[in-house]
Amino acid sequence: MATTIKDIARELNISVSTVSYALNGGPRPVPPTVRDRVLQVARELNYRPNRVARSMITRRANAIGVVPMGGTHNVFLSPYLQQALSGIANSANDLHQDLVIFTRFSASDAEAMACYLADGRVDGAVLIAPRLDDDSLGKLRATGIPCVCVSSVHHEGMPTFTTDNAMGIQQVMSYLYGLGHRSFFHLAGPLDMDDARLRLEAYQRFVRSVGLPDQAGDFEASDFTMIGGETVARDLLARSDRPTALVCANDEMAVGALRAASELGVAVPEQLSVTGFDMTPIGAAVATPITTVYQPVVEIAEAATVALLAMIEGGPVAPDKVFPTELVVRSSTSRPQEDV
Amino acid sequence: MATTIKDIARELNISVSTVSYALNGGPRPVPPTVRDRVLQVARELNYRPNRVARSMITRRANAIGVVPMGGTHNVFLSPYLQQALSGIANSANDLHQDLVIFTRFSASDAEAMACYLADGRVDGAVLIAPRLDDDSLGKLRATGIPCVCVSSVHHEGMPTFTTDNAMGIQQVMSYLYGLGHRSFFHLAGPLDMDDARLRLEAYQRFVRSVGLPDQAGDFEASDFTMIGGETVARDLLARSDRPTALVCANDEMAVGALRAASELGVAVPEQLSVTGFDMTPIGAAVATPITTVYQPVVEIAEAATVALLAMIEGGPVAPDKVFPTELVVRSSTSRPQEDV
DNA sequence: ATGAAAGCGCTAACAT
DNA sequence: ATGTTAGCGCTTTCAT
Repeated sequence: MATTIKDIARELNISVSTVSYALNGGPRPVPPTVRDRVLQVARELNYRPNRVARSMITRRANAIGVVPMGGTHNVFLSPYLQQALSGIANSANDLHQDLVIFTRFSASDAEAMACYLADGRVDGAVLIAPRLDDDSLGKLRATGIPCVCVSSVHHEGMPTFTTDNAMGIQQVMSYLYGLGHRSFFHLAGPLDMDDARLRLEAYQRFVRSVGLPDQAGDFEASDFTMIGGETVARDLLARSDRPTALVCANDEMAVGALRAASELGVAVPEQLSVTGFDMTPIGAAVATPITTVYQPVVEIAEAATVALLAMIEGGPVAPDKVFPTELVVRSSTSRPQEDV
Repeated sequence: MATTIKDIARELNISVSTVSYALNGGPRPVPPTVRDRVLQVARELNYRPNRVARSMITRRANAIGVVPMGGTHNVFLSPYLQQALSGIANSANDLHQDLVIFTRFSASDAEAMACYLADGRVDGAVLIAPRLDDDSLGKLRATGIPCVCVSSVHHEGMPTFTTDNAMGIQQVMSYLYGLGHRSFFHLAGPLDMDDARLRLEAYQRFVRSVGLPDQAGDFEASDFTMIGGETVARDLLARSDRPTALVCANDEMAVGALRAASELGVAVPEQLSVTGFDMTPIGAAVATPITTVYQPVVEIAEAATVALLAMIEGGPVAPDKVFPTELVVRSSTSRPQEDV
């Protein structure tokens, strides 16, 4: 049985309240002599405070929950989640909060979330890319547990920290357009994912805005993987009306496209400009480093966590915040060239 | 104020124990009619059990702690940790345990660990690559909190789940030797890291075992990064007595070496065979996919977590387990060729 | 300056 | 079959 403050009190023939105040350094003053003796006995008996008991009274766990998106298998292998977690951990550290990661349900199951988040072990939660309808959102908010979202779409009534997908695509397209490209193809991600959808929409908006002929078949959705990108690109590059610029919705697919181009003898960037999105390490490691878009996911998650703690401490609901993207120009893009 | 079982009891004019048993489905039998009414009122009042209160009595948190290695900044960006966490999460899911990630101290600070792990919020912990002397280990064990290690070195008195670094290098070296290579260079990692040290030692052991002349300067330590690998490789490849096989302690450095080779016009694998370690995505994505060594980190972490739970549930201290590595042959290796 | 005692919400031993 | 009650270890109010 572990040592408790009762043991210390008995040992010194003083009351538990005195021990408690001595151990916590207040709020009630304790004479230095008494305090020192308490501290010493605590060490001798190897006393370790039971934070569970404490949090029952204080109603603070000094821990924040993290609810990842998607399934429950191998969640930590997602690069996006890694960055988000890293940011959350950075801020949690600074704020002296521990992290409880809920991997037993996804950020789309409001009922499960409500149960777990309200069970007293966390004071609030960061929801990563949740997909909740208004009803579920309401249910969650009804628990009174402060929550913030790290997500590419806004969730009504919850402070949302998001990156600007549309801006990223806009930057890529403007850059390519400025280089002289007039013939584009968009290799999109799975359209049931918000990021993928928002990037496609921004692509289409740009194409329309510069008055390019509205052509069907100037995009195709794939699955955000290298293999997926390679497959689509192989078909595309064999076409006679091959585009001069291939705008991919993430770096993995761009790497796949690069591989397809290499197999088919299409020179990048001379005969084909290729762009990615997300600035993952893989896009920088390949033979032709990929022009891509940087999203400050770590910073977003850090900011979300700081905002969460302010809410936990009684502050008002934080405002949404949208973070700008940055175009990262590397070697996979150039002006279009008629003959090479 | 949140609903408690007391509220439900009052509402139905029954005792709290009946409510408790009804809610938990036992162990005391509760007539179905009563149980249904309890459940219904619970739902109406939006009752959510307080697990903090429960765990005070049951002395079980149904959560396991994870203590990452190294510093406290951007820990989640380590690929090794990602895989380890993924495995831990997989098993924790299956075993209905939540995860508490302690990022506020590293797995090398025994005193901090003892305090946090013994504070009642977790039932046990998985320590990732801890570096503890016997004294610290003893202190940790004295808390009585079950712990297991995911580590490349054994920690006395704690079940350790480890991969076989030496075996991996042995596999790489045997393969290269079998191809006909007799001139090797080892690009090592930081030698204060266990993995790096063990890989270097295995390399040296192999070189000696096949009776190759014991030459100084047949290895150099770098920092596990692409840049580090590139830098060392550039110097090395300019030497007149250039080796035919470059054995890198991880994939990142191998990718850097590939880049240096490309810059210097050294053909891989024709003029130089290059190998990596860890089988990270980047090693597969490059123009010349790298021959490497696979370590089943996810599986190791899964097994460690399963063993931890058995210990938590009163089982004996689990035995150590060493997992075999696998050689993954790709395009960066071939027989040495005199002239190309 | 310090002790006694009341709970936090729950489970479980003890009564009836 | 069900109610009463004693804690779990701690903080904090109330009393002295």
